[in-house]
Amino acid sequence: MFSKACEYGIKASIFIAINSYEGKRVSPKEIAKEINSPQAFTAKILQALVRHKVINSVKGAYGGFEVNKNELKYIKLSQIVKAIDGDNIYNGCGLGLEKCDENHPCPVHEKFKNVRDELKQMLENTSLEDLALDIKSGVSFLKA
Amino acid sequence: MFSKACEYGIKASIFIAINSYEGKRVSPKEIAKEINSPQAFTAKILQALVRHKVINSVKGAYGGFEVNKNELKYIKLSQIVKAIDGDNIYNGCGLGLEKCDENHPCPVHEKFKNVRDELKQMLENTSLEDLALDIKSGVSFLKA
DNA sequence: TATAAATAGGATAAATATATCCGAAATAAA
DNA sequence: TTTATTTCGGATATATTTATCCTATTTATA
Ligand code: FES
Ligand code: FES
Repeated sequence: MFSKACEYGIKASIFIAINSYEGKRVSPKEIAKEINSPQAFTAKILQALVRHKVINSVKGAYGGFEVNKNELKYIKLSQIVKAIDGDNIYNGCGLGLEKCDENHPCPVHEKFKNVRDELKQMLENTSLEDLALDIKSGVSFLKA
Repeated sequence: MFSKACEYGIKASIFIAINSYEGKRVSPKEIAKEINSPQAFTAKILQALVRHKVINSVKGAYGGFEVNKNELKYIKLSQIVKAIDGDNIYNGCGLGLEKCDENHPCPVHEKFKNVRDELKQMLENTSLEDLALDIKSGVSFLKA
């Protein structure tokens, strides 16, 4: 469904969000440990998220990754996925035709569209705040 | 969403189904042309589908790939996807945790489950016959 | 039985995704 | 201003997916 990079990106963003509630910045090392991911690879993904302005980074001593806690409720899962995996999953054809076209549909178009749109809605309606609060309250987990 | 191999496998199966209605067997060459895929790679995927008994092959002169036309309505998209991509998309965790566990859910579990289950329903309820008939009647298309 | 036609399957190549490493640049504090 | 700390970014390595090629095996028919 999502690439490894995207999975790491989502989990990393949630962990950053949790710490930003408390005004704490976190490093790739802490993040990788907490979400059980390869550190250097995770760092690369964080860079991409910074470039796409999903999260913010501060270089140098006492730096790290953070996110404005007032924006947490406006940062949606869809932004993270789009930044890392692109928008093929939202708009692309399920059977890989060059483009998904109502007027030239692939065999699964009508049925696939429903699933794809529900996924889209889900990602667009889920904020980093929603996810971070569930982790904080122990309802969900970032690693096994 | 699906691997390239899986996309080719689905489209190939549909084309085979259409021809099997008319008692015709088809070759990887014809299939690849019709679904716009690399021929040798497509042949490998067909082998896998034969091993998983989704389609049938006949070697030698006048041979080719076919599927029992009386079974077309019982062959579901889910069988093809499972044969090629495995069942991770049905049962796996959306964020890559080792397993999807109600009692130890990842942050997106509750919301992801709905989408995943709808996809599963869709694949299990769609038969090769449904898809083949739409192609035959010109409602949908196998390539751009 | 010999021949031609077709799938099966192993070996290999190319492309992409995943992962690691290291030096450069930026920044806070001593 | 120097030092320690931390992200940035390029180069490289590994694994997986996608794709190609060639030979073996099977089969219908002449
Ligand atoms: S054309 Fe394939 S999903 Fe729309
Ligand atoms: S635990 Fe992640 S989807 Fe169920």
